[in-house]
Formats: sequence, structure tokens, C-alpha cells
Amino acid sequence: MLKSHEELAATNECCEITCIHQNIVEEVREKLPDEETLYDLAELFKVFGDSTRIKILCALFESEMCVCDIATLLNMTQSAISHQLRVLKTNKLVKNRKVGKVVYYSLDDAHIKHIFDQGLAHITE
Amino acid sequence: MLKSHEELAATNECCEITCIHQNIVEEVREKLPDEETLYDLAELFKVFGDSTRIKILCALFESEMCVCDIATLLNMTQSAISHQLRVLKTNKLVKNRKVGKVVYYSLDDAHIKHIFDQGLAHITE
DNA sequence: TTAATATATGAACAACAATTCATATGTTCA
DNA sequence: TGAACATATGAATTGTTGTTCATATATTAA
Repeated sequence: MLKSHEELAATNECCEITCIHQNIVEEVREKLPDEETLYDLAELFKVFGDSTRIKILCALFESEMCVCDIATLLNMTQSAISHQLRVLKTNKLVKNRKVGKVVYYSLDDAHIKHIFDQGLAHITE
Repeated sequence: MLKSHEELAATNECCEITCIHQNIVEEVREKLPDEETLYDLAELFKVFGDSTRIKILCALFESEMCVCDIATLLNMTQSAISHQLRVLKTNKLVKNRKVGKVVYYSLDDAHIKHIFDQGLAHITE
């Protein structure tokens, strides 16, 4: 049996927030993944959440490419692409190999295409 | 046969950007999803790319919840949660039903858990 | 109707992030 | 060695976004 709002208000430990379904809150709290996992997950999706980076990843689905090729493809400066590639590499989404002056980038993980496709399935439903 | 760098530089139509593998760039350009699709995809991932919103979605995997319950669960203000729920609803990730004063939120789409799980698979590999 | 309460929302603020610009690094070739 | 070039990077700038604060809206109960 749920408590009345008055009872809940009386036993409420939060300073400003009232809470109606204390029991549900406690149940959900126990099942939530830990703080760090959820933070890391948000960080991962944040990397996908920029159209320049999405375009780069999408291009790399098709072919390994060097920095200046990607810049040409996306009609952006070499510097902008290089900065974004660093973000992608830091987050282990791309890897690179150096041949002389040229640095070739490619995807670093098979999960990436799956994440991408799930997102695509959502927006094209 | 690839052109020499000098030949490429001579025929390069970009003002500042040099491009080494023109053929690859053209091939990839043809296969890239259109601009708008990639923009929408980035927008979707952007919604997942905030730890508050990820926590809300994750909570709603377990149970339908009202605004003040979510605020209590995450130890945040009602206003902050309400603002984020609006973002989630605008992007069709949650839906709500109103019972008197109370508004209950729940997930609006089956894809969401798949996207979430693919992300989780990546960070926990 | 009035008080209490659950939620929504606009404006302001602060933190963050993407691009640009200038320049540094490292490699090749003459 | 020096010139050309592909890439990387730090700083500055500009645009974006999450939270807070104050307040509005809407519903219930007295």
C-alpha cells in the first residue's frame, strides 16, 4: 500500500524535492548501473553526437583514409579534421598507421557500426 | 594508377586543402548517406551524450516514473529533470501520461535499449 | 475560492566544445 | 641541408548546452 502524500512529505529526507513513489525509487536505484559506467556511456555517445565526427566515422566505414582526404571529402580544414580525429582516437573509435608523412585512419572497433546502425534504425523508422 | 602528388596539386580544385587520393574521396562521397541523415543521426546521439539523460533513460528501463521521483532518484532539482525530459520527449525517446497533477514518463521506443546496449558493449569490452 | 502541490518554462549564467588561426613537428625529396 | 608538405597542436573565439532561479500553469482538496 502506498503512503499518502502527507505521510511521504513528513518522512521525506530530501530538502526540497518531494517524492511520491519512494518504493519505486528505491527499487530503481538498486538496479541502476553505477555512476561511472553511466558517465562513460554518456561520454561515448557524446563522441557520436557531432555531425563532423559522424561523417568521419561513416566515411571510414567505406575506406581507410588520410587526413587531407577526409578534409577534402567534408570540405573542412585539415586542422578541424585533425582535432576531431584526435577526439575519435582518444575514445578508441579510430586507429591510425603512418606511411611517411601520410597518416591513414581507420575504424578501431566492430561495435561502432552496430551503434551507428541502431541509431540509424531509430531515425529512419 | 594514382596520380603523383604534383599532378594532384595541379588539378586540385580546393583552395587550401590538398587531397592525395582523389579517387577514394569520390568513391566514399558517393556512398555517404545524405547530409540530413547524418545530421539527424548526430542529433540523436547527442541526446544520449549527457549523463543526466542517460540516467533518466536507464531508470525508465526499469519502471515508469513521475518527474519528482526521477528528481529524487538522481538527486537533482525538479526543474533540471523537467527540462531534460522535454529534450527526451522532443526527440521521441520518452512519452508521458498525465494522472491528475502527476505526469508519468516511460520509454517511447524499443530501439533505445538496443542503442544503449551497443554502447555498453563498447565501453565494457 | 483558496491553498497546496506537481510540472513546465523563459531567462540568465556558467561551463563546454567546435572551429579557426598561427605555428610546430616530422618526413621526403632534391 | 633546405624546401615542400602532411599532420598535429595550443590559444583564441564563438556558438551551444545544462542548470538554476523565478514564475507560470494546471490539478486537487479543503
